[in-house]
Amino acid sequence: MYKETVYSAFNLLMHYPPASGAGQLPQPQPPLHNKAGQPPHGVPQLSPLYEHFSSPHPTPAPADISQKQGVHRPLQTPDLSGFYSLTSGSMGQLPHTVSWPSPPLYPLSPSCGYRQHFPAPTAAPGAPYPRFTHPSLMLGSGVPGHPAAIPHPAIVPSSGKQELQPYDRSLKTQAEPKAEKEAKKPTIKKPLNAFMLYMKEMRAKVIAECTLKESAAINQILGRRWHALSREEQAKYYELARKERQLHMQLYPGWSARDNYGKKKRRSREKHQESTTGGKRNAFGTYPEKAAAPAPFLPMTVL
DNA sequence: GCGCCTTTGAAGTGT
DNA sequence: ACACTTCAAAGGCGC
Repeated sequence: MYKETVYSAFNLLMHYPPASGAGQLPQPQPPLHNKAGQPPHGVPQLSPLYEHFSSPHPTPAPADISQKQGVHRPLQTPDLSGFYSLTSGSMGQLPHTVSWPSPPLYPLSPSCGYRQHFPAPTAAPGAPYPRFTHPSLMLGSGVPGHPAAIPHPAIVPSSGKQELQPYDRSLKTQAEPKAEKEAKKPTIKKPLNAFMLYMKEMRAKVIAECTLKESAAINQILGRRWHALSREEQAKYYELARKERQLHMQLYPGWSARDNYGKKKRRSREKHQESTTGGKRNAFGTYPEKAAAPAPFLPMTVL
């Protein structure tokens, strides 16, 4: 049953034909779930992708989004039709907020340091994007001929970090106490957003370049690199993240992010507010203004 | 052993 | 509608 579900979702993702709108401006996406955790009215539960790609009513033009979001213009989705097996011509939700990198809390080497500019890789005009293979979407790897041999990485033991896969656990003793089984019930993780996918892919590279190990410092670098990415490069990850969410929704129709609320023990509210309401301390011990707008991206094309 | 740090984005909750 | 909160990943570090 599980494998069948994975198969169908995977096949749908891999083989659904690109929409004719591929390469056009991104369009706002309808919410995948409503407040009750159910797909919006009119969206077939088993085939949200189909609904999205076959909708006879195109979603509104993105102009209103760019106004609402101020500095951030909507990303332009590149023509990925020659790259992805599935393209929609639209992408996931655009960032709500704009933040400008604050001075680093960690001392960074010159090659990785503050205000370092990381230009997007250049490519010949019309050249296809490099093949991007992210493990989260690589359900096909595993036992040869068995695309669904590896469970979706969103499933992890409730105990925490993503180390032991559910199938590994099945090799353990069968006669575990019921309460213990309940405690080890795998947690379905949130699908990764665009930045998280970018981090996963680039982390090793940054570690190699900067000889750093501390994730906090690495994430600072990655955050700056993310801002330095071209819109096309970012669009690649937004598109992947959108597929991740759709696949996740298909695999776990009743799942809600609410399910994982409270599973992590968080720092005290007071301390957390300090770090989330613009009161974050930087390397100079000061509290910078939140979200001072960066210089806006130059428009790539006339909207 | 557990939580913090640090990043952005998605989605949930609260007002 | 908007602001705020939580959690996704990662691994060193401190308690």
